[in-house]
Amino acid sequence: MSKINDFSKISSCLSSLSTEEKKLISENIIELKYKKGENICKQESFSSCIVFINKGFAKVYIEHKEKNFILNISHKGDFIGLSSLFYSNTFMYSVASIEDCYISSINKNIFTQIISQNAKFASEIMSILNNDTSMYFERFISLTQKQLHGRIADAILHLSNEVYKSVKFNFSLSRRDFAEFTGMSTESAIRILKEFHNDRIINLEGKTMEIISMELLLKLSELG
Amino acid sequence: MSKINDFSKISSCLSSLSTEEKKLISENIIELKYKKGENICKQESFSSCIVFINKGFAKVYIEHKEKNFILNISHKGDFIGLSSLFYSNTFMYSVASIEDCYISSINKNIFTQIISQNAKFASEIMSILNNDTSMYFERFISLTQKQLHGRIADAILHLSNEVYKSVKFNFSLSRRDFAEFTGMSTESAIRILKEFHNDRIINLEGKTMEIISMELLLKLSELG
DNA sequence: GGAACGAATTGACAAATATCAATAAATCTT
DNA sequence: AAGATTTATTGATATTTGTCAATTCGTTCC
Repeated sequence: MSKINDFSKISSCLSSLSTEEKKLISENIIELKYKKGENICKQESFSSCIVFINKGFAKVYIEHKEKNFILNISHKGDFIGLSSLFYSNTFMYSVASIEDCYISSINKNIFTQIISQNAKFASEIMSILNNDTSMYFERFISLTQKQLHGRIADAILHLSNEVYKSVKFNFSLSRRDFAEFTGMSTESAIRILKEFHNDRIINLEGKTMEIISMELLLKLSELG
Repeated sequence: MSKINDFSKISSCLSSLSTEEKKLISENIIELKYKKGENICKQESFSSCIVFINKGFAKVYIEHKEKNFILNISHKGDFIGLSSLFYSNTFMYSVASIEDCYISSINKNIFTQIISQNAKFASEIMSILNNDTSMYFERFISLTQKQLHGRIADAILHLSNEVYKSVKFNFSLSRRDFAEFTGMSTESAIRILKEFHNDRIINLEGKTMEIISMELLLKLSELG
């Protein structure tokens, strides 16, 4: 595919690379398209690349027996695979596109090499890692301290604020995905979504969700 | 307190520092003792230092309303506060000693500065961060996919394998702490611990725990 | 040494949540 | 467009787990 010259379009953190480092990356990057439903990364498989999402949405999830736990919905601007850096040569999670995805796949050795020689870049990657960690901590609180209604509220707020960045969005998660994102049974998730819809907190038609009352959602999240 | 010359005694990752960097650290490090029950870090407070545990055990927990969620039991060799690096100027969690603790407190600006100039060191810190992340992922699975028995089994295995590094150990967690570590009510934790004791899976007397049947614990963890 | 306090324990019960089964709706196949 | 297959929904029920209250145990404090 076309050579990449303007790295700032990919990620702001790549702007701290030197000209040589940018060249190195552009020589070791592949642009790919994944159709909806395709597997981008497989947990436990060798993590030979760092993936960067240019367009589309993908679910990042941990597989455990027949059930998954969805960690996050990644989208434009997100890296995948950073958590294996300097720690493991395998992916700690699976990633599957839930909409057609355009990604850049960067050779991990190259990525690692650049981090090892460019400390500014390293600190920016660290910032991303810690941003993820702070999100995980919010998930822990949601999962352990809140009941179903609070968790669903948290999930909707997260999707609206962090993923789709709008109060009305067309989400590509199935009801099952939605449940796996909140750590509850599919039936419970459906029931509570319906309840929220009936109570005019959200308007839900199929996979189009609109937040009607942000105040109530925030209150539900707060009350747990 | 005495000046520190042999950094490898503190943490192996400090061995990648240059002589100058070591000097810089030794000039900006303070050795402190915390008595059991004292607060080492307070969530939301300014994270002006990186803390390193030389001796003792401390609980790392997220505060939420009246309840806490214990992320981990930190001990000799663990850093505290790395998750705020390049991301936040406040602590993302609280830390309290559950046994007398001897710690080294390093000025965060100095720490940050060294990371920004020493990419090898940066990558070692990244390795620690990702190690933590992998632990968090295990917690997610335990919390969302397992019932109380599986979660208690996981907690015991974690304490034995990662924290006290022995099949028999004197843990300094209260029953409430234990419950907050597994995300359940204190009463449930007590009941299941007692059940494990009665079933000769563990031997529990007060705060001395001995694993009798590692096989059964692993099976309980596996079954969830 | 006993009073006072908090931690640990136990039992009974209520609340929250999952499971199962039965449809209904949507999507894919041919 | 009909049939087949998956996904979504609903209701009834069982299971899991938390809550509350009562009691015991252990420690601290005069």
